[in-house]
Amino acid sequence: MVLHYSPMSQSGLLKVDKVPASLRQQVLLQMRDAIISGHLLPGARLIERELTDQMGVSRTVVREALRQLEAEHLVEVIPNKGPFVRQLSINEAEDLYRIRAVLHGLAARMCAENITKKHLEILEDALELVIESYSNSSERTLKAKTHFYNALYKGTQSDSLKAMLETLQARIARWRTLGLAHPNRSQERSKESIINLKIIIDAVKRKDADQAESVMFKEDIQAGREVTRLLNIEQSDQKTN
Amino acid sequence: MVLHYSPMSQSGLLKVDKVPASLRQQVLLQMRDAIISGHLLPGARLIERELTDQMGVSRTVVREALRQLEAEHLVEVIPNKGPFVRQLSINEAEDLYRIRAVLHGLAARMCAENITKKHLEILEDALELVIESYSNSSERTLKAKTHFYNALYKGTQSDSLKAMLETLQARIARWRTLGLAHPNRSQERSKESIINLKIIIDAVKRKDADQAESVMFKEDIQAGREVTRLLNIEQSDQKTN
DNA sequence: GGAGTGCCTCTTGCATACAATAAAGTAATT
DNA sequence: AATTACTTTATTGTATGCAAGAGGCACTCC
Repeated sequence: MVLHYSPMSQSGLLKVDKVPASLRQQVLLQMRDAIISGHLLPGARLIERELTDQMGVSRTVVREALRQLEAEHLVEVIPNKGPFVRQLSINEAEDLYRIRAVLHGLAARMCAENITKKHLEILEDALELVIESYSNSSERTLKAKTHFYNALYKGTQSDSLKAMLETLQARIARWRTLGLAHPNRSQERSKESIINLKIIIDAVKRKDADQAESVMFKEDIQAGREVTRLLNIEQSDQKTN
Repeated sequence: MVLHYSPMSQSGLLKVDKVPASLRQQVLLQMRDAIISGHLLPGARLIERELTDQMGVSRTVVREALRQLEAEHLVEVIPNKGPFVRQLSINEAEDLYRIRAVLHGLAARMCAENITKKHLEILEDALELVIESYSNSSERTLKAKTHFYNALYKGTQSDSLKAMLETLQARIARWRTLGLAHPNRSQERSKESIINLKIIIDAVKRKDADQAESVMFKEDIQAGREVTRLLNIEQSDQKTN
């Protein structure tokens, strides 16, 4: 790794800016992003050579990144055939939403138990952004909600839970997009969602862990139901076409 | 990969035994096992060269396996220093036990909803083994309980949940060992545990998802508490020594 | 004797080279 | 024309080689 020495700062301290991260880390982030954002579509074959050419690194680096993504269930490697962007069935999506529901429930509970004043403020600001975003594009809503969830994870003060939820969210990212952007998305659902988030924050403030957990859980189950509903519409549309 | 063709069997079917898996897969399994079983102790430095020598494979293979283990949170890679067996603090252990509790709760619920006759039998047999094992070594108990949990995971009919719980169990494997083998382990806990498992199976049989979930959850919280208790004893012992 | 400095070695980070496999196309045979 | 065996090519699986960083050790200088 190369170090970049910056000129002496006024304080007299010689600062060094490490180049952000190792190549592997950069490649990993970039590929994960490409999958989450949908730039690489589910089912797409990932040919190592193409990836190395695009990113200008060696196969070694790409392969190691692929191994991590495999462990995160974002790519699937078929022996002697190579890696593909993982494609989730409706059943799997349902399972993952249920899993997310219980983990989010726990997260809300732990927030109520552990959150600091500072993080609570961040969480409240995040909610404001979510509410605003609903009058904007679904893309913005997705970002705002992601931001809200991340604030929630921070509030739990549990790195383990935070990490688990982050990788879980990555897995269902494509469906979250769908859920929010779908033309058939129910208006009711959006309103309900905001109300729920408000109740959750209120519960967290009052340190009512039980309510925080149960409302968060309910909210996620509803979100899951909505996505499955849309997914099924999608599927039957494809059949009739 | 090499294929080994076995001679025609009497049934007339030509069987092919694939050599178990790719080198990488084998190395991965072996290293994961070594960590879970405690053969490689937490905090131990993992020098790539040593690993390659021991297993007779190239660094490439070892490194890719290490990347997967890193993603599973079993090893921690410090940049330019290399990989270490991950060491968990008491706080992290507590968090992971809480996470396990909610996921196990969900697993029990899904079992009650989805389990097949065949899997139910396996689960019941597994419980018998657990009960027997308690009069034997703690080592056997650990194995029996692991087997029971695996049967439970199978019963959920959800590969996602199964996979998540398996990697989670791997992370807390060392503490599970401690919890069962510790000289101060409470006798009460063991009895209570068996009773709980019995209730859970009964609830699953009756398709009482609510009870299955809540008892499984309670059981895990208790197990977590016991481990934290023992962990704290351990720690204060070390201080006084 | 102690602090600092440069060197040396061990180890990782990254790249390249070679072997093995799979899939597709091609020619030969019936 | 269909089927089989062979050849070719694209891609993954594995090994090795080279460069760069980290830490220890001895040496120097005070």
